[in-house]
Amino acid sequence: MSLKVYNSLTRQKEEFKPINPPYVGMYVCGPTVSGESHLGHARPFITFDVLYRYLMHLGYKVRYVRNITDAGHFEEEGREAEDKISNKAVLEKLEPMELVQKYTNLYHWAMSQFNNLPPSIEPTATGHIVEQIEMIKKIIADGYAYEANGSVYFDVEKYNTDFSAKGQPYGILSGRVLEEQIESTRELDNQEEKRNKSDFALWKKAPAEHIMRWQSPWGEGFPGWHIECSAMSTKYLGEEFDIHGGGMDLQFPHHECEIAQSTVCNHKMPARYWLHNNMITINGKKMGKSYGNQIMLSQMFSGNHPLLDQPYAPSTIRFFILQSQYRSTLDFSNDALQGSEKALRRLMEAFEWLQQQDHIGSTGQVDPALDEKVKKLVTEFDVFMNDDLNTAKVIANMFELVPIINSIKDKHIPAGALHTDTVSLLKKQLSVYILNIFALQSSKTDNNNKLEGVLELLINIRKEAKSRKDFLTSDKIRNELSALGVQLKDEKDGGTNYTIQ
RNA sequence: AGUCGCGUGGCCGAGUGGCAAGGCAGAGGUCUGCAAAACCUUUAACGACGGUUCGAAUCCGUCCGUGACGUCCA
Repeated sequence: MSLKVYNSLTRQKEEFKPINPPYVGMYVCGPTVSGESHLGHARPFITFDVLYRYLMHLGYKVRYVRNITDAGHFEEEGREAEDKISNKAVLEKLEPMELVQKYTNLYHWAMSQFNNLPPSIEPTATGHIVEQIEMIKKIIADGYAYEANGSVYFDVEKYNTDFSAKGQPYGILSGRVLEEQIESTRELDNQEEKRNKSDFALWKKAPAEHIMRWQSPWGEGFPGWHIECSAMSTKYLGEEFDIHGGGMDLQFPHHECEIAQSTVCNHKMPARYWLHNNMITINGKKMGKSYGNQIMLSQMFSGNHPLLDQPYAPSTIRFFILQSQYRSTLDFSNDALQGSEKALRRLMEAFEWLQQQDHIGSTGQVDPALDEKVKKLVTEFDVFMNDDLNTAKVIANMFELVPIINSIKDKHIPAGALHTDTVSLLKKQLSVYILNIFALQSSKTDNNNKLEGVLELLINIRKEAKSRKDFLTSDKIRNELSALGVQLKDEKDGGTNYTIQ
């Protein structure tokens, strides 16, 4: 039994075989830190976190590289070479690096809220300008890029002609045919710098007002959109590595261009397996800046957004995402999130109860049918994960186990109905999957605002008791809260404050 | 216009030829001082029309609807 993943490159599920077992190199396109991440961004990071964890569970030694794009991509190639980051920085009157730091911190915070493991290496684009310049020089030397007016462009047509002969045309990943694209690429200003419309920038000359700029053989400028990922993946994972991941919207042009750049430099297809997660939609539409339908992660967590009925805990969102297969679109709705919230709570309560039990299971009065059923459900976890990470089916099986666990708890099923070995297996598999692979947390750990409500409730009860001169009750509340480490303080204005020690 | 994809019960979603997972919501019941939770039972779906097949949600065709890419995008 082995892991199979859907490879976008071959458009089929393939058995996963690392180039150098037990080592696995995985590169995932990270965020552009010119703004806060929204719900849609959460999906690849959670999906590939689960893949990372699962690969380690299978015994692989994984180097997981996920970049931070902190050098600006220009808004629109050829139009007005604007650096996205520096542009906004001017608006906010911040240093570009201050802005980058702010959103990087916010991103890291959200990732930890989701219980995502940090990647092994998290390189920044600005930290790898030298590598990018070296790569561009190499591409020029090989004749697949040309300089024009201080900018450098990749010669897509030449690449396509030469590499089609080698079975690797431009468009191999996305299934596009270059000739058709040339027809459909729209008119842009300043196109005359390029030999062909489909050429993309490797290096862009920086206009005078551009803040982020670096010295290069072609003058002062900044790197193009695609080159950073090629430079950093090559540097840290080698010329050929195992897995390249990202959202489906990056398949073209970003990943296509990465393939072209890296192939010219290293004479190899950079990655064996290209994995793409599908989009999170909202009313059926992709969540994105241009649609104006984004919900930022901090808004998800706080509930502070017109589309949100309530706050949603990070663990709820993580669970919601894992309830679907990563290659399907996933539609956001309050009803769906609320369903996930309740479901997760039910799952975690059953799981946590089970882990505390030491005396269930027997070797005698086992119910063979039930015992077999539990073993089957639990063993299938691995089968489903190996089938292109079908987390949805694993979770479905978990929910077939929940009523069994709860029935044992409520004594509708005798504690000895399962063999002790089955109970151990059940505990172990649930623990491995829930805690280690899916990394779910019970939402009470991140529901402090609800506990605040509980405290307010106690404070009010105490206030009412005091007004009745029922000091027995009021003191009981105060003393017992105090013993728990919550100090109530009566203010002069009649209100009550508290501190948690 | 093109390329790729999708259309499953009230909502979210599994499912690539063999009686349609799971969650949430709904209904009835058990338990409970009352509630909540839990448990049991249960209602309900494959966009349309053709075709291939003993058999199709699943394969093919046409149509309708819808999305992604194409332009910054997870």
